[in-house]
Amino acid sequence: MAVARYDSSHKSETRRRIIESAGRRLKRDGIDGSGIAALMSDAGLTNGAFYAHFGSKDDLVANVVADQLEIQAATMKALPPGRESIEQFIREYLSPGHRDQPAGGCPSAALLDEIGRCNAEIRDGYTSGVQAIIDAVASHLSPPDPAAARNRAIGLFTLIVGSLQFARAVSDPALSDEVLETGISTAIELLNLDRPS
Amino acid sequence: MAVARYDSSHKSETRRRIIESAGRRLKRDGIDGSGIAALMSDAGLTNGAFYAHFGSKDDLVANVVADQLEIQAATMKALPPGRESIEQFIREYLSPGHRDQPAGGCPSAALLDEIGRCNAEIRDGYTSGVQAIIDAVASHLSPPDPAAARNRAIGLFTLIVGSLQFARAVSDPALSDEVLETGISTAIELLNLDRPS
DNA sequence: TGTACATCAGTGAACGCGCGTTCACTGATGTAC
DNA sequence: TGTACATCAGTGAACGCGCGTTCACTGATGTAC
Repeated sequence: MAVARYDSSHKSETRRRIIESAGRRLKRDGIDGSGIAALMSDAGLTNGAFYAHFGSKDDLVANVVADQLEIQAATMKALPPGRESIEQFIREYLSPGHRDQPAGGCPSAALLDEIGRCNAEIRDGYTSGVQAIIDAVASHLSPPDPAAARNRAIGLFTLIVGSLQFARAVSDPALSDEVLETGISTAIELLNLDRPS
Repeated sequence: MAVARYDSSHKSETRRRIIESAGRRLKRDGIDGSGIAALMSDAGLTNGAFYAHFGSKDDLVANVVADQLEIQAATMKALPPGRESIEQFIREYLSPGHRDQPAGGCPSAALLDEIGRCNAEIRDGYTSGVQAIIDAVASHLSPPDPAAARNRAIGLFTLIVGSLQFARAVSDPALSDEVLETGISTAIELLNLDRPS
């Protein structure tokens, strides 16, 4: 019978630390732009230790993507019920602070087109994670039927992700701010469409 | 006085060919995912000829991004006047055909988050190119005043770019189709908000 | 309580490879006469 | 019309470098007695 020489939680805590710091690095520099040595250095380790925790770089990316979306789904579920909290969330999502800090922000806004070019394992994790987010958003909305709430949640999600990416891509600060504000007002127009008359 | 030994248009035609084939490759494999050798091979050349046409990879990327957006702006300007042609454009933009052929499609949907991590030259080119697209879309819309038309154009742009990226990222075909359809119906809801009552 | 030991998380050098970039050379071209 | 030549777009090997990955090893740890 194998006896654990180190505290049994030691290795899993290290793994957790790698996944969390890699989340920040991947969102800041992109998937292709982040090397194993840099990812491990962020976690206070050297490159050689990587393969004791993950089978490959893609394996880490899949774990990071799933983890990031789980955090986001939990945040959405924890919002107070009702449409007002969704509106407040959107205002924070489309704030200059979020735009200027991709490392700590939304994984979809930082990585969506790169995820579209990734392998099936990564995209499967993304898909199930995002389903949970859509469900959580839909549960806060008040359209007549569940299908309409789901459609509204998808529409809001794509609108704010596209707006944040666009605001990050343009180099003119005034246009970037304008894009954020337009994203907020457009999202509110969509929310208002479902208001009970 | 230097005498041109080759047809004077020869080199500029080759440059054009590189920019066009690189547009396809970059949209399919991403910026970091496309190497010089592959980009030149696509144009029927070898890697060594690259630096006779461009100063660096970033220089090529800047030219490709600007070229791609000019094409898109010209397409938008060429649409028949009126809101119907915008609606038809959106249906084609959010079609399974466009989703499944990123190489021939929208540069923003393919590259937006990567462009956000690029240097100032590339992002400047993106910014001026996208301004022309927004102006062209706004000129087809019918809200009360120009500022409202511009906001609506920005909102529609971010919505459809986000929807297409999202449809490409998810691995479940049914969800992907649902995202495209929701994008279309949400865009139409936004267009309907501006209908003269 | 003190010491020898088995464990294994982590180290760091090395692997082959493809990257962006450079450069000496080649050979098809249009020109000169 | 035919031939020698100057031009220069393009070739392909090579550069240093960082990539993802492997592996012999180190040394801090908890255990056994």
